[in-house]
Amino acid sequence: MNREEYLPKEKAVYKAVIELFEEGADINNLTVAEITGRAGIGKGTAYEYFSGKEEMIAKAFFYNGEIFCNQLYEGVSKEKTLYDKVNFVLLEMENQVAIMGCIFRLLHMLSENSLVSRWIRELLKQKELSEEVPVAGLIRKILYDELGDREMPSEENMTYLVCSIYSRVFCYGMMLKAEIYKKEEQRERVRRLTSRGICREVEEIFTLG
Amino acid sequence: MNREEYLPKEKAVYKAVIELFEEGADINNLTVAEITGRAGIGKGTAYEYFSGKEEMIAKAFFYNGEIFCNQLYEGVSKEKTLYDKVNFVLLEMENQVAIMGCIFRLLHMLSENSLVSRWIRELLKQKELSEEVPVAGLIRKILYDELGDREMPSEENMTYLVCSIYSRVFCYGMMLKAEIYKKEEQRERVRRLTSRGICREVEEIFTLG
Amino acid sequence: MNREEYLPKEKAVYKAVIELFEEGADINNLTVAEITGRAGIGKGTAYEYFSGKEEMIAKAFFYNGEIFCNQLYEGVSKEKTLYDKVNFVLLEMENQVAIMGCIFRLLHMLSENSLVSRWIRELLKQKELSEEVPVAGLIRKILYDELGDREMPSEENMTYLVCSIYSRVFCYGMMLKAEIYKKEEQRERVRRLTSRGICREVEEIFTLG
Amino acid sequence: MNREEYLPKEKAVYKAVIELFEEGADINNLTVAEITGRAGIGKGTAYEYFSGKEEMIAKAFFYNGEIFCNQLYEGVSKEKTLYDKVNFVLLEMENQVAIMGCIFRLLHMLSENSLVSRWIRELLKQKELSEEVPVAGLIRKILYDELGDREMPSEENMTYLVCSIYSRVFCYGMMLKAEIYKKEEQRERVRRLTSRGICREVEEIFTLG
DNA sequence: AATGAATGAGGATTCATTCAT
DNA sequence: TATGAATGAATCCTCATTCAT
Repeated sequence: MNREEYLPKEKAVYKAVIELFEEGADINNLTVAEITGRAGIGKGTAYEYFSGKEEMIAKAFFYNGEIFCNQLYEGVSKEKTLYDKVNFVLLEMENQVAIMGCIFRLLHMLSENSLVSRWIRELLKQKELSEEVPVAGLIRKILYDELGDREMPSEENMTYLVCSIYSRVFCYGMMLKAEIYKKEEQRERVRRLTSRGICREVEEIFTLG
Repeated sequence: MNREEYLPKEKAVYKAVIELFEEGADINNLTVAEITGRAGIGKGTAYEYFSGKEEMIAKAFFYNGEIFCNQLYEGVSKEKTLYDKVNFVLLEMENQVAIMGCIFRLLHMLSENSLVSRWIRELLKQKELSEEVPVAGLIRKILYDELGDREMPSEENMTYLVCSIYSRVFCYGMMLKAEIYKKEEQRERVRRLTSRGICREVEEIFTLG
Repeated sequence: MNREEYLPKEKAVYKAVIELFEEGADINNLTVAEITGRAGIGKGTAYEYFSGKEEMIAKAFFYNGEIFCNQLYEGVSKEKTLYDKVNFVLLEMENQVAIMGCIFRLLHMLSENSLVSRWIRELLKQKELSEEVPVAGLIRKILYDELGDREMPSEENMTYLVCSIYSRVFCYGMMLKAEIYKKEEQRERVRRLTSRGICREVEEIFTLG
Repeated sequence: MNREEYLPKEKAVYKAVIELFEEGADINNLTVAEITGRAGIGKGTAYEYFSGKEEMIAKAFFYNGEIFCNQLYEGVSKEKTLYDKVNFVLLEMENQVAIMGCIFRLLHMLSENSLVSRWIRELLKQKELSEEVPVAGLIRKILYDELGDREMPSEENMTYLVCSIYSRVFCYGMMLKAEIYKKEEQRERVRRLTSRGICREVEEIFTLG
């Protein structure tokens, strides 16, 4: 999926939603007037592209997440070792704090009961990723790359591995967000611990089969 | 904090909010009429106890979380080893799926920009728990118990440890919610992996100091 | 059904709708703001009594029609002969041109496809008058009174009779509305022709059985 | 007035409006998009031919009514006696239930206060038929034919006659629409009664002068 | 001439909050 | 203290109309 495929007004709506969110707006109280006003289009125009406010918000977060993950994977691909790959992801999270906020919000929305949530789950289904939250897909891809010629572990173990890595990465993101580690050297240390822990677990499971 | 301190109508409101949430209501679209209707009190009465809808919802989730954590800690205290303690927590998460949903929602709300979120953060501040999300406090208590006479690790390492454990527990909860493991034997396996992983990391950090 | 049974705000809405209609408003473009503004109540208040705009309008016309027919029947009851009764009805139509406009509109609405129409048909069903337009019920009552001890004609003939009388009365109303006969002596002549024609047909059918 | 005089896109709009109405659409909630979509022309194109939605709808019903009346008159002309002529009209009403619905709707619209109504009244004025509703003109023509060499009754009596016949025909149409008589033999009986009643009244008035 | 994307005024409806009882 | 009827601000969405192509 490529940003160039979107129609300009569609893109404008996505951009508007994400911008407003990043500026601290409460998603659940975002109004269509705010979104279209920011997007620079007429209120009615938005309804030519979306069935309602919820679809606008859901798609904005969904595609924003998709693009971020794709970019992240591109960057990850340039790294050689698993350790460096994980480290790259953690560093990127730090560099793109704003976009991380969107990703976290997207993940939260997945477990809500709102109309926006229903739209997001619908979008995941359409992309045949029904069981994969955005970031999980990225992790799975990295694992496949790492596996190389070795024998594939059982599906059960793979899923556990994905979840485990996911939780560690997620945890690092939470700490960043909470600004617990104010100094770069502290963060560097935690990144090292996290990356090493992940590598070790991957090797374990891969060896285990 | 003790449930007996609440006034009956206050309690009724909390119960109503949690019930409605557990029945699948969308929190952001909960109405005062629904809440008071379920609580069996008049709409005006609620405003004698709360300044507005947001306070009702925020306090409902906050105190619900507090009670759950206290109960969990009581149960945990009966277990001897760290492994069993962690296992107990994971099992409880499974046994109390409904209440876990409330806890997760509470955590999500912490990072939102809604009025409800602001109320929750306000409540945390009042309890002097400003930096601790609900479950994190529980983990820290378990770690202190486990530490015993050994030397306390650096605050930095403790924080990392709490976050790491938190993320693993959170991950297990997510997998439960997503119903990825349908068979008890699969869940049992993941619980074992999770508990063992946590124990190992605790020992590492405790040894490291 | 008695006007006293209505709640005051309900009555205010009915009055407002009918007034606005009599002042020449287009029913299909009546706004809730106009209705409640005229009724002297808040917009939200109307929704405490009605499910929507359509229910307000439909009920306003329905009950207005019911009341008019009841009043008309009371007046009719004081007359002795069928001729005088019919004449009384025709005279009343002339005296109450405004209310007749409402009745005609009500009849027209019965054959529309709007939400208002559906409400009116629903109301008729509830009153167990599903096959009887408001005025038809009045005609049937007059016929039963006139029948006295004589044998009841076949249901088929009764229905024809009701429709036939209905169409004659309706026609007189149309002429009044179109102001074809400007002089009272012309109208008096047509009333006489109409009443006589009706009486003759009733006797025919009653004799026929 | 001849169908050939209409431009193709104009005709397409009329056809679309009538079709939509016959399919049960609510005229007051017909949208331009629906009309032009059905007509197979662009939304903007309709505005090259009409000043607005109301003109489209009004003209559609008006010309549809005109064509129907002309066709009906042609058919009536082939009948010899008044009885047969009236019977023919009633039968045609039954055979063309759909188109009758349009005629009835046209009549109802005449007494409304909507913009569509104003357009219809405007059209009647332009055709110098200001005092004649569509079907009334047909009745008057039939009466003139029937009169032959006999002396013309007073204008007052003629108007009464037209209205009276009109009301009986209208009444038959209403009964058809309400589907009160489900069996053809019942309808046949009512047609006979109606035709006979009309003939008798015409003779009376014609004799009266 | 024909189009339909874009618009925004307009209107129905909801719901948090108040306040007289 | 407890209530819930009344309110109207707030907001979503529709759709007639325009106008650049």
